[in-house]
Order: sequence, then structure tokens, then C-alpha cells
Amino acid sequence: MNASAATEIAVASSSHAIKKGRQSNGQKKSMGRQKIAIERIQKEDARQVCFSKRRVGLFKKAHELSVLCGAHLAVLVFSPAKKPYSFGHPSVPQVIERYLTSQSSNNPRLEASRKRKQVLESTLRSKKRSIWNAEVEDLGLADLHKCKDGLERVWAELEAKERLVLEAGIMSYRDDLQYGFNNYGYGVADDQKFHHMMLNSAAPVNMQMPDVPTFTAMPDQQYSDLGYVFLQQ
Amino acid sequence: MNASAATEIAVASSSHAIKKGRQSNGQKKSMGRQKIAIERIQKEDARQVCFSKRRVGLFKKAHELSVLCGAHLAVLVFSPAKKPYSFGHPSVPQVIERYLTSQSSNNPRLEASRKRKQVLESTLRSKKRSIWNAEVEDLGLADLHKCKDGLERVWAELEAKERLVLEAGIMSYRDDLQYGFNNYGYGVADDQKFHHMMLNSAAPVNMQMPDVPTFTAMPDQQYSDLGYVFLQQ
DNA sequence: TAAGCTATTTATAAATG
DNA sequence: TCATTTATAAATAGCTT
Repeated sequence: MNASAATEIAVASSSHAIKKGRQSNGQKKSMGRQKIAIERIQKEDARQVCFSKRRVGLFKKAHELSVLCGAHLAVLVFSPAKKPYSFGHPSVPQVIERYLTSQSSNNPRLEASRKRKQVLESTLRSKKRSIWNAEVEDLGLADLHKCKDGLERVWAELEAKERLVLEAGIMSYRDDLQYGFNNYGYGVADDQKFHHMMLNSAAPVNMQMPDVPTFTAMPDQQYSDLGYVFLQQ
Repeated sequence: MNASAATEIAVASSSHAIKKGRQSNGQKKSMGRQKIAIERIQKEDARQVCFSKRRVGLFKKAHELSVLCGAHLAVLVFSPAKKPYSFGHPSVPQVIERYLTSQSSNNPRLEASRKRKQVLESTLRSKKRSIWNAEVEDLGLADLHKCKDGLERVWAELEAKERLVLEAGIMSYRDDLQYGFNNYGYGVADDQKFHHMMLNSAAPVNMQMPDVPTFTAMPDQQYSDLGYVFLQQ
């Protein structure tokens, strides 16, 4: 890498410069890997091809990092065609959960949220005490007003929270965590199957590392170290 | 890769085989990169070093994929020391949001959730109409009972949702999305600074690609294509 | 303890079947 | 649209400081 720096500079950084080539001798020799600039690939088909290859490469790197270092991690990728792909160890939902929690723990905004919640709860509790603990028959018109106001406010809050939670699918996400959805998977019996699923699955593939690694049966060098568990969506 | 396959097989796949070496001529020549098996690294310090190097490599690959293909993606990593690191394009929260939504869209449990929400809303709306649209003075004791019941139920629902949302820090996460928290960052003036932050930040670093890419001023080949924006947590 | 080196291994851009 | 091949670019393991 360093050794080639001078050459790279001389060649100029703008790539996609096509050195179209076939050897003068007519031999169909590959140009081999060409250096490309890290900038959006304009040709759509080339972009799609690049995405497919590099997505696999990225997931492989992520897998290796998780195994070599026992690191918890998640990779979420949306293809140019909007399909979601993911890899996670020990699982995507667990890592997301952990990440969100870690972010909120040192987020001053959360403190503000907690404060607001405390105020709200306190207000509602006092309202609750003053109205709900009384016998209905003992309440007068003023109490009815209070009750209506309270219901209105709480209903609005609930509506907002419902929308927040449900429209984002977070409720569902937490349900998943709780009920173990997404923890199913297919053990990959051999590397051919792995290879096929990695590259060919029409539907996005969800990969997770099991806590106890599965293993592959075939000695193919390229993937013999992999032990994915898949979830075809 | 293919060319060396035969050699690899001959050498045997079990790695960590230490060919400790110094040239017989006394020259301190590096052994160069050695092949390793993808299995947990036992030595803690070696594991930490590997993590540091490969985390940077993984983020770089993710960045390249996002730029080359315009792909939305997020990478969440926890170090062996439990520190969170993340990279996202266009941002981590946006990709997580999109991922969770995409997951829930083909999740039957969400449909159940939506159903429950509709029933609840319908119930509450009818309650709201029947009580709130009336003048308080027109309401009688039965209405007060109804109001109390409604408030009690709605308050309980709200309490549950509040707990769900706030204890998980999800509220905070969505606040972040709404208010743009986490969208602050430091433009990296030069590659040295980038390099330093990538490798040395004691605190976890949050990286995001801005919608309009920033750029680096120095022509260092190694990172001249990068335009990260950082958030030091 | 993080930074840099070097020899390799690994990833992958292009070209092909 | 896919799988292989080729040749090269890029990543990185083990050292050294």
C-alpha cells in the first residue's frame, strides 16, 4: 500500500479511467483488479455488482471480527434496491438494544425525558390520588372538570406514545426480543450452501452467530472457518 | 488467493503456528502477515490489538460501500472492553429506524400490535366522544363513573407505555432523531486528525457521513477519499 | 502503549464463460 | 443475470520501538 503511493499519485486520483485491454497477442488476459476512487459508481449495473461483492466482504469481515475478538456487533445494510440485509453477533436485535441503551445512558436528553416523565407521573399520581381514591359519590362538579381535564391530557399522552411506539415498530421489535422471534435459523450444512445463500438469496438474508458456533462440514478453504446460522426472511 | 491455495493446504489449516524468525543474516526482517484461523484469539492483548485494527478496517469497508453504492447502512460494534463504536450512513439512528420498520413490516406480531392499538383507540375515541364532547354541566353521576374508569384505564396504559419507552431509552433515541441530536460533528480538517481519532480516541467515536460530504484537505492517499464527521461522545 | 514495518494473505475490479 | 478467473489493490499478523 505505502509502496504504491507514489505511483497512485502519478496516475491521478480520478479513477474509472478505463484501460480497456486485451493483450496484443490476443490472449484474453484479465486486467486484474484496478484501483477505483471511493466515489459513487455512476453505472447502475456496475454499482449493483459492486454492492453484491462488497456486502459479502463486509459481512465476512464483521463475522471474523466477532469471532476473533468475541465482539458483539451488528451490521445493517440496505441494498440500492432497498432490500435489508443484516448480520449480528450474538444477534441483531440484541446488539441494537444494547446500542440504544448505551447511547441513552450518556445522553443528556434522556435525563430531560426522565424528568418530564417524573413530572407527568407525579402530576397524574396526585390527580389519581385526589380523584380516584375518593368515592365517586363524594365528588362534585369541580372534580368532574378535573377528571375530564385529566382524562383529556392522559389520553393525548397515550395517543402520542402509542403512535410513537407502534408506528415505528418498536413495540414489535421489543416483542421480538421478548418472544425470541428472529432466533430461528437454518444451520448451514456445508460451505456450498453457505456460499449459495450468501450470494444468491433473492430474499434478504439475516445472519446470526449462534452462541455455540455451528460448523461447516466441507474443507473448502474459502469458507471452512464460517459457521453462520441463517434466517431466510 | 487461488494461486496460493495449494500452498495453504500443504501448510495445514491450523494456524497460530508460530514460525518465529529472524533472518539468519541478523536483519530484523518482518515475518510479514501470517495466516490465522478464524477462531477466538486467546491472548487478551493480541485480541485487543486485533480488535483495534479490524474495527478500523471494518468501518472503512462500510464507508466505502456506502459511498460507492450509495447504500444506507449501520455498523454497531462493542469492543471487548464494552465500549460502543458505530458508523452509519446517512446516520446510525436513521438506519436502525429503517431496519426496525423493515423487520416489523413482515412480522405477524406487529399486525397483532396494530390491531390492539386500533381497538384501544376506537374504545377511547368513543369514550372521548361520549364524555368530552358533552358540556361538563350536562354530565351526571354515571358519566363521572365512566370518566373515572376511563381515566384509570388510560392512565394505566400510559404508565405502561411510558415505562416501555423510557426505560429502554427509546424515547431518547427518537428524541435524538427528532431534534437532530447526534448530527453534530467535527469536520476533520486533515487526515492526520482523522487517523488520530480513528485509532486513538479513548472514548468511543461515532462516525456519520454527512449528506453533503465534507472533504479532507491533505492529499494523503490513505484517507484522502474519506469525509467523515465525528461525534466524540 | 500506541505507531510503524514488511511480508503475506485477502479482497476485489475487470474480463469471461 | 451469475459464477470463475486473473492480476492487482488493500488489509493485516507478527515484530520492533
